[in-house]
Amino acid sequence: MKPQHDQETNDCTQISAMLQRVGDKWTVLVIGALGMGPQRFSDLKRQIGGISQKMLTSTLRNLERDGFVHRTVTPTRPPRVDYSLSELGAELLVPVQGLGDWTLANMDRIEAARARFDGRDDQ
Amino acid sequence: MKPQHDQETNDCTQISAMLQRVGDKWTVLVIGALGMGPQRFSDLKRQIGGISQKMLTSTLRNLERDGFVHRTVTPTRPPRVDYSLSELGAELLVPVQGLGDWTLANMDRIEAARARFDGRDDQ
DNA sequence: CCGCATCCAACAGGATACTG
DNA sequence: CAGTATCCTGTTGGATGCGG
Repeated sequence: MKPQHDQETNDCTQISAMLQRVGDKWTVLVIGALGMGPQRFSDLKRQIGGISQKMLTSTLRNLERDGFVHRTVTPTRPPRVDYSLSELGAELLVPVQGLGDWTLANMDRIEAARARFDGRDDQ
Repeated sequence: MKPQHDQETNDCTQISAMLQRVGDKWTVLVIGALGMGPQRFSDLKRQIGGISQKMLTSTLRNLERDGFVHRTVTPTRPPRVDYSLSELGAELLVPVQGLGDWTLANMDRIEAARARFDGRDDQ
């Protein structure tokens, strides 16, 4: 009984929520790194480069919570923890990659628009 | 000459940058609203609901700067300003919608994972 | 009506030190 | 090695008031 308009509005809210979810500073980089295969914590940290231990931990926790990443602990000394993309995480990579492809294909248009905007008025 | 690995890393950085660009609190909602047709400033504000004047202004400026949105001023009294999606903005909507569709289709799986994660240990 | 400037609370995220 | 805890900073974004 709800009009079409409300449905669209609601959809946009869900889209917005997911974009904010994967649009934080490190999430996509971690997913991308894991897309190349399972990795240990310190491998991820080294490979991504620039991420702090705190942010890597928290990003991985959030990904694990949403079911995008599996965490496997091997209780040796010292302990070993492996992270891998879940089935759901691998599927998420598809539309994310779609947005990424679009970005790469259109970056020049965006940068042209920015140059036009920035250089158009006041001196 | 760069190995494949570097290329992938670089791509992920670009993807990450765009996700952060459109992953802020209001951008997608504004784009979504304009996807239903051109709108005046106050119509957008009313339709989106909950957005402050400051954030609507700044979100629209950023969208205009990137070439996603056109701004048309009619210098009457009081002034009238219309915003509309550009060609580039309409094209951006496609991969964004792709991610949105995936989200809607898999939200139950994500929520199930969250419930599992949140309720698994120390009550 | 549209937008800017200012102030301010909340949060994201980096650096560092410490635990098992 | 992997993770936690603490501190400290910059940024985000809301509220309010003024101006064309």
